[in-house]
Amino acid sequence: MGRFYITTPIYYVNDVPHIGHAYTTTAADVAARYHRQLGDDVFFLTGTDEHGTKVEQAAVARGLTPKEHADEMVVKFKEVARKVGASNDFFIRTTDPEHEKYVQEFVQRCYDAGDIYKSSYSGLYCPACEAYYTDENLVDGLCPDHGTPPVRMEEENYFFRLSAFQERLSDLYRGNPEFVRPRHRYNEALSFIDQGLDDISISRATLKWGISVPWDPSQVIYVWVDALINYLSALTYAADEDLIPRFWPASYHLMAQDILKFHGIIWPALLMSAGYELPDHLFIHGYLKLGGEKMSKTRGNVMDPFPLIERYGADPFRFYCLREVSFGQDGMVSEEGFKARYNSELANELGNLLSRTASMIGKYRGGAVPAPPPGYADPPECDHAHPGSPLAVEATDVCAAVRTQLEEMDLSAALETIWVFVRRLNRYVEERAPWKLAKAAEAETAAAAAAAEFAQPGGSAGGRRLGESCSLAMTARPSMKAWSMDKAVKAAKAASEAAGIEEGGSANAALDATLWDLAEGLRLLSVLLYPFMPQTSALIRERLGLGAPAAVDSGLPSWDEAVWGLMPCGLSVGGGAPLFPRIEE
RNA sequence: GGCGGCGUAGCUCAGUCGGUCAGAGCAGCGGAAUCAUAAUCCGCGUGUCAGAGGUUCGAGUCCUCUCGCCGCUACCA
Repeated sequence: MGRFYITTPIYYVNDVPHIGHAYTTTAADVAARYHRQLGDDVFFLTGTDEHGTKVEQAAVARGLTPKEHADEMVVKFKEVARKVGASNDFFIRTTDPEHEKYVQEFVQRCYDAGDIYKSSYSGLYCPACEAYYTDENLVDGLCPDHGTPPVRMEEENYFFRLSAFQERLSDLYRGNPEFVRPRHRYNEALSFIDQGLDDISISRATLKWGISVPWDPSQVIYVWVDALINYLSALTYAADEDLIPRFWPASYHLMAQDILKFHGIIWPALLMSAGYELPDHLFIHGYLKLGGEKMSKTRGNVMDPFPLIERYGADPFRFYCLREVSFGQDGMVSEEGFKARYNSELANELGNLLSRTASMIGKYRGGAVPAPPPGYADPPECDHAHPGSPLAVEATDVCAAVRTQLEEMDLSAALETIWVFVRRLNRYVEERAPWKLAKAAEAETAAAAAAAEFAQPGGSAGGRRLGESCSLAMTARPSMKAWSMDKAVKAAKAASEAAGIEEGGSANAALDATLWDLAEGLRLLSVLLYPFMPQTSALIRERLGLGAPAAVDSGLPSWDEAVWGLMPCGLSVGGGAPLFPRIEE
């Protein structure tokens, strides 16, 4: 059993949540759910960053205290997590007293290690950026980002000796090419390190809204240092026990590119200074760009994800974000794109696959998953041709590929692999044409009945095969019963031929096998799809008779079930509302 | 300015070690089928793989340069 600790950044409460927050949280959730399926010990953390000048100002502007402001904003961010269906184990707020206490301890350790010193700094400061600028950086004397005049500031600050970690950071990167992924982000961070690192200011004297420096209460710890430490502090009070020994170091810190430097350089250095192990990986995902719309000029090309989630549910939203853009790269999203994918892939391909399968099992087999012929359901032993189901080898490959891709955090690639299988199943329906098999099976049963009636009037048909009925028919003497048997047999032969049943094969067996294949394919999809669309996974399983939707989180399908051949027969497959009703507009 | 990325079919994009790599999906057109949410399946692409040079028996795939976007970073005259 492995251990898996994944984090999102803590989101800054100076502004309302947007699609980017939802995206990061969703991606982290997929990884967390996958690892729970593996049976790993999982901890998934998200939360909010609530200190700093901007929050203070936003609060003042609204006539509230910073804490009152934060308390209100936090509700919205918690709502994002809830709406996208995040299964986070804890939600940290940097205003939690436990966090504040832990940050002070942490910073004290760095101070004791001699990595923090006091120095004065003078320069032009942009309050909006919370950053100093040199004259050259200013555009016409104004802040390049905000266009506002900077103010001359001089203050005594505490500095973190980042420069002292240059060598060790460089070694860290060169020794772990996978430390930051994808690779181009790794290159970015490394080249930044190689350019030389300056010490950084980690406190402010002018700011009041923050955690005070333990040995100097006149100063407050600068927002990013406070924020980064959340990944550790949360573990100390999220549960009754101290979870640090159990979950640290983090497996993945997930984030967008804007905060790479904080996580890729400052954070490892802080950890080194305080004597902690470093996280295994940082994963930098891309930006979701809203645009490409020609029609929404008036609305400013803004796509608000929340109405979409309200209307269609969390799963389609999760699916869309991770399917549409290659994970780790920027991509364009739009409401049009959402609807297009929803209709073609969720409604038409996946939803309809379930509908048609359930319907056919209902019509042809009374709603019970039929038993495949003996040996048919066996998982393939190796790459050789499998004597049983024609889908077995392919399905096995799909499971293996999805596993590898999820392991690598290639979330969009995993979805692509899954979708190849969804399409395969629809093609399979066409190839086998169960409706033809059903006709042949019916005729076969009738022929068997007629043969039985001929051989033993009043007796039972007893599952006689068409071949047996045929030979009986040929040796029969002309009689009324023989004539009717002959007719039934001829009809059965014709139907079998139309359905592509080979000589001597049984239409009933072929139909059973095909319907079982489809049920099994869907069962497998419920396992593979679970991390991405947990609700959908549960609904599919419910329709297949495998479990109730109430068990969506407690009864998650284990990855052990990602093996071909486990679909039990006899389960009752019900009708039901479409999984994804088409969006008609 | 330096470093990095991107530029492939109308649209969104895959293309791992240079040799069926010129692809997928969507949209469009034609056909088949009828189990299904009129869903599905099959067939149909003359794309200078941004441009120019080079290496090679052979290059979207490597090298150089140019153009256009983007990211990171730095900042002379």
